[in-house]
Amino acid sequence: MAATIRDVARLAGVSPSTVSRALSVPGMVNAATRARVAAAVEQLGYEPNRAARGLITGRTGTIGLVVPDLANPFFASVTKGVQARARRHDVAVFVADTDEDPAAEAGLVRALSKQVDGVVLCSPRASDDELAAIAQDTTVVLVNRNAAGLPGITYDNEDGMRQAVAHLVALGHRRIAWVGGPATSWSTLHRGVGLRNAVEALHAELAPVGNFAPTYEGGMAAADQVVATGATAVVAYNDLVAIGLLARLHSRGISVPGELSVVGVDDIAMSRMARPALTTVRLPKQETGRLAVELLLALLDDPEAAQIAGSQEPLHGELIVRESSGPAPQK
Amino acid sequence: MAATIRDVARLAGVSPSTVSRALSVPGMVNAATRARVAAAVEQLGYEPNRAARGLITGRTGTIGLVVPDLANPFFASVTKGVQARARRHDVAVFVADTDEDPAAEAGLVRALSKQVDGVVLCSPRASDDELAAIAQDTTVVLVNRNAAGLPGITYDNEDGMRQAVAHLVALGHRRIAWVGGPATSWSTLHRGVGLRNAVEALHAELAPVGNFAPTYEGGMAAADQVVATGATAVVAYNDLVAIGLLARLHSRGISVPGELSVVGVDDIAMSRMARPALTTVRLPKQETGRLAVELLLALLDDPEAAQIAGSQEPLHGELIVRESSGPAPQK
DNA sequence: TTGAAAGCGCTAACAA
DNA sequence: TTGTTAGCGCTTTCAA
Repeated sequence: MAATIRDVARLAGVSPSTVSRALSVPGMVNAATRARVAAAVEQLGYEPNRAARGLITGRTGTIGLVVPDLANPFFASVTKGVQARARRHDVAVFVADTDEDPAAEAGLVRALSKQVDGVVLCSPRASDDELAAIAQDTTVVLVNRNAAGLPGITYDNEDGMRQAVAHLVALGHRRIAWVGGPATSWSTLHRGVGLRNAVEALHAELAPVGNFAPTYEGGMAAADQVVATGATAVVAYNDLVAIGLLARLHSRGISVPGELSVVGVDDIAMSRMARPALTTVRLPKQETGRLAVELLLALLDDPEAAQIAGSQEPLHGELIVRESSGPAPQK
Repeated sequence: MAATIRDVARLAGVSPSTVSRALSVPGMVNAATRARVAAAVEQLGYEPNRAARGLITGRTGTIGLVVPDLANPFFASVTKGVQARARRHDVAVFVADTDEDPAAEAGLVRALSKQVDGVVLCSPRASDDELAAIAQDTTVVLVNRNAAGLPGITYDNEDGMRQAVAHLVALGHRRIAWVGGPATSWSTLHRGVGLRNAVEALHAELAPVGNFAPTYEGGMAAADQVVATGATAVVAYNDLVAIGLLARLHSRGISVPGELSVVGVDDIAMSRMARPALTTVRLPKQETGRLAVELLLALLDDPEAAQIAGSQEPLHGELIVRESSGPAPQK
């Protein structure tokens, strides 16, 4: 059986309250006593029971992380970041995968909310109302979107798209296709806006081909429509979609970047390994997770900080140029 | 503030213990009372406080999952499986990523073990002794290896390798290279043995090229040595390595499968997307996670079941033939 | 600076 | 079948 605070107290010759104080408010206890307690703790290998502590403090020392799909490399990276940073703060992470089912989300968060101090929520598709309802239950930090005044870590999608378009226009492309992700996705919306602004500013034109699943299959499905637009370059919702495009274009014998340049978003590991290697807007995925944790913990310590949280700067993407983009074909 | 068991008791006009019983041992309480309790629970949206319950039962309703790298698609899938099955049992999952650092593992598990009922441990490289030490602290289920009599979910690596070799030999290959993973990895060991047995049985020969990191980079690094063996086919430790091989072979202008056939292990999503698409031994990754959870929970319910657990059948892989393997070149 | 006492929310004897 | 009582391990008043 693990040692309890009473065992430590007995061994150190003090009361349990003193042990408790020595551990959590060291300043309030005499240095000599503190040393005796420390020795006893060491000797017994004592670790405070978190459940018992939580019962009294109301804090569990645990946060939740809800993602649509752990097998999606983007979310895997975010999870990695969350998990690493949480550990630094000695906070445990409950992970829940919604299997891309936004309906499951609310229930999941509700169940989770009883057991955690707060939740990092990656929920690209939930409506603002749903998110607001969830935020009633527990402290929430959104990732990859911002909604209804909830604190969140976001990307400057507009700037990322501007970089992509600037690159393509410099290569001589004038007509750029855009394969959007799910219609309800916050990123689809903002990337679309960013592209429209960028093409306008650079006197190019945009050819949106609609909304597709944010997957390899989505890219396969979109490819023929992209070709039909007559565009010489295409920006895909994310790398998975871009890699799907690459596959279908290859099987149709359309050369990339010879006839069509392809640009993705995310820079997942797979993108470097694609053939041709994918030009993409790299998003700081792990950093996103780390910041989300910092923000959440700050919020828990001081709910008033929500104001500051609201005004967080979005993270910037960085264009990574690889082989899938090249000069526009001469007509 | 959330409703407590006393609130429910008051509303239902019974004692807290009755509420407790109605919830956890319904059989022991009168149907009518049970209904009143249920109504009160419903009305107040009552959810038992798990920390308080855990304090008394000694069970936290939480399990830990330790993996080397969440960004590795193999472990991401296992995690997905663990997480899905745990939820079904209303058990929460703490996830910890060791960042491929076996040294960090023991400490991590120790820290975790105070907060969970048991741990699913993916630890390809830890020594048997380390694992045994960890198992002192808490109930452990190993994934992807078995060691020191600890219960674990394993693969029949020998059979997987037999399938791969049978396929290659049928295509006319006689000399098959083998790119091993980390030297201390359980899978490296068993896949190596399986390959040796299989080539012997089929009168082919094996050309091992040594141990490499289980990554894309590892594959890139191994490629030239593979070519130097003069083999017409190569089996890689896993798909990541195989994809690295593909990349380097491509840049050296060596045609796959024309001059060299490549086979991986795992069947991660990326493999289908590789070019040429990768022939591989598909491992049931999510199933692995699910079984690990079932086994762990069974063990927790009845530690004696460890006997049964020890005799678990290994999971079988299944050869998926894609474009990266073809007939051996004619000399 | 320290200790005694109370109690967080729940379950598990033990009685009734 | 139900209620009473005690207590899980900890923190936090309150007094000393």
